[in-house]
Amino acid sequence: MTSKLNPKQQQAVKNISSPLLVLAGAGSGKTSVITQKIAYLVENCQMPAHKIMAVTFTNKAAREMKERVNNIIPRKSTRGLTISTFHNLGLNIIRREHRHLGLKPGFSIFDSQDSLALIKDLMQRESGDENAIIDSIQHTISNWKNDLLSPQQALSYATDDSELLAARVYAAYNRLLRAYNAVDFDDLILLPTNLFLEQKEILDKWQNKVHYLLVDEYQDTNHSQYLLIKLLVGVKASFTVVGDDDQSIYAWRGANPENLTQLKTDFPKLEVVMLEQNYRSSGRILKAANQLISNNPHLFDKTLWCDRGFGDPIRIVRQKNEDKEADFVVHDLMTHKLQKGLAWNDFAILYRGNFQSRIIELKLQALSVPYKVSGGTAFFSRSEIKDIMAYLRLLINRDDDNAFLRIVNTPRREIGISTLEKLGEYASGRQISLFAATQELGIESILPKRNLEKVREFSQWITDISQLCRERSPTAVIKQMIQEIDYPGWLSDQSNSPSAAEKRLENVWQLVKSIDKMLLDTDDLSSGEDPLENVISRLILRDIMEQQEEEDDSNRVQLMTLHASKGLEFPHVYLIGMEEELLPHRASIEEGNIEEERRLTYVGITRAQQTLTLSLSASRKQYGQTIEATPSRFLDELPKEDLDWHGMGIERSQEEKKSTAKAHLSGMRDLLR
DNA sequence: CACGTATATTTATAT
DNA sequence: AATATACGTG
Repeated sequence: MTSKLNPKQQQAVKNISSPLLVLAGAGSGKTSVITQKIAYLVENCQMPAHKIMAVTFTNKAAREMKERVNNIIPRKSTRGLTISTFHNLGLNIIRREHRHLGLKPGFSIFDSQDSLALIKDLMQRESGDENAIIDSIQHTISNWKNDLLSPQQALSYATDDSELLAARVYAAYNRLLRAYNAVDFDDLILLPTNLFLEQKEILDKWQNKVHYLLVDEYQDTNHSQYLLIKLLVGVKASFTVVGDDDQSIYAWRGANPENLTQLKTDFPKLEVVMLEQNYRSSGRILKAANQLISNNPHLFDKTLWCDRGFGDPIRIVRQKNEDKEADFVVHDLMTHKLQKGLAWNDFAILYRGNFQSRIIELKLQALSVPYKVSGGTAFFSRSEIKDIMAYLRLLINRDDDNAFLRIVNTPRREIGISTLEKLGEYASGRQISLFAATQELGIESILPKRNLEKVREFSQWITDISQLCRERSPTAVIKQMIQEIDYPGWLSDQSNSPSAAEKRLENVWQLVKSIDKMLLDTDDLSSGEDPLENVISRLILRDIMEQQEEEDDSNRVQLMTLHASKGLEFPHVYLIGMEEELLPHRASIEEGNIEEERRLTYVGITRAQQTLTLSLSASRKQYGQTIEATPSRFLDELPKEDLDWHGMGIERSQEEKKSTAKAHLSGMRDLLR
């Protein structure tokens, strides 16, 4: 079974006696090692699958891993096997232990948008408001949570006024979250970790559930995630973590690649296996990647090698502007596809920021090329999706004031601002949620009769619907609900054109379809919890939806950010926008964090199996203004002999043009002398 | 409440 | 530059 693996990989799979760190270079088969190891544990070591846990960072990675495990061993022997993301794992722990955390069942999960809205709300009471400050406060709070600092600790460690303000907001924010019976994304890790630290019996219980732990992309763990792992494995220390410091690209959200070296200190018996043979890319691509990354300092010294052919030169194409750049990429892609009889999904177009997809999408649409944009938050940020999600959130957690406010008057129920203000005043005075307030007798004296009726009507309706959900098929009830509020009618009122309304309604049905499918899938796992709650919370974590999309025709050109591309591979890769200020991104240049941008470029390059095309533009429109763009410094760090330049010249900025002209001139003078 | 005009905001990266 | 939001008027 493990015969397809090379000796190093086999060593990584078969070593189960000591804690293990696998340093896996790009394309060295790290997912194979994890999946084969799961199979090995089940089949050779007779370890029950429900005692094995594998943790990844993205839903996509978790899904792929499940699929690959099911391909090597029969489905029935993987029963109970846990393969999930960190956040999903945290969510499951919180769901099981919610009583110990002061949460009621059906608690809400606030995504970053919800959190930001909450902080904004708080700040308006505290002091003046500026958007940049609010953003930085949200970021600061998130960092504190990742470092497991309580509001009290943050307050005592605060050194300047802005930190002091952030710490005060942090305290209020946390209190409000609890009042809403809600947790944020960071809480999904922080709450279980703190719980394990504080309550020995609960930790014991969970440690018994995990006989072996595997962690993917270990270099991406932050402090709280590392601690969670450490707590889960306990003194048994039966674990394998797989990572690559060269692919650490999440420092900005607290990832700490030092956790790789920390492991040696915390687990003296740690064994280290290095995987250096690359099975993915051509020799040329690998050589370029190696040379680029050699400009970075390393925690560990790895040298990737491969025994594949050397392959085509790496093309670098520079166009006059971003429009021409997009034209080139799309046309070039089409030409290759047709000439070589390739499939659309043999191609990927990668970029630094989501906004860069737009122009490419336009060109692809013009030529009716099927494509798929992954990542981005487009779907969930659509107002119709947010509306329906708010309804669902309110159904499972009536104390979710954010959801309440979003939908109480959407569609119109003649519940206006003044009514809500009075209701809000009443609710906050009594420390209860808005929904709870609607059912109190006390509001009868403060609301005019007509308004009171409307509020009561809404409140009763929500109660009835959530009751119905328990009795009948939730999907049918959701459909009924959408009809009862005449959401289709509301959409056509709100939209500019009938076709736009239709499209938005279509999005709503897609959401319902996903929920339906998910409820069916969840049923046979029968976790004993409310399946609707389960599905809604997973939806908020952006799980589910993508799954649906994957299933329909996936033969499409893949568009995604460099971050989203990690862990994937494609025969032919286009990496666009290879310019200073874009890659490396301006913010990183200003922070002096070029190394992470270099790793990001490294990740992009190492996605390519056969051909790699780097493209750039000489000018770019920014906020309506056209500005000159300088080729990325990373292009200079690639082996010149393996590059093939096309398009416009490779002059640098104007200054450099001048300086080369000067050099030329002085050279001429020297000759004349 | 619909419509027009003024003003703000957009371009990190993700669970 | 283009799009979203806010505000005011009829």
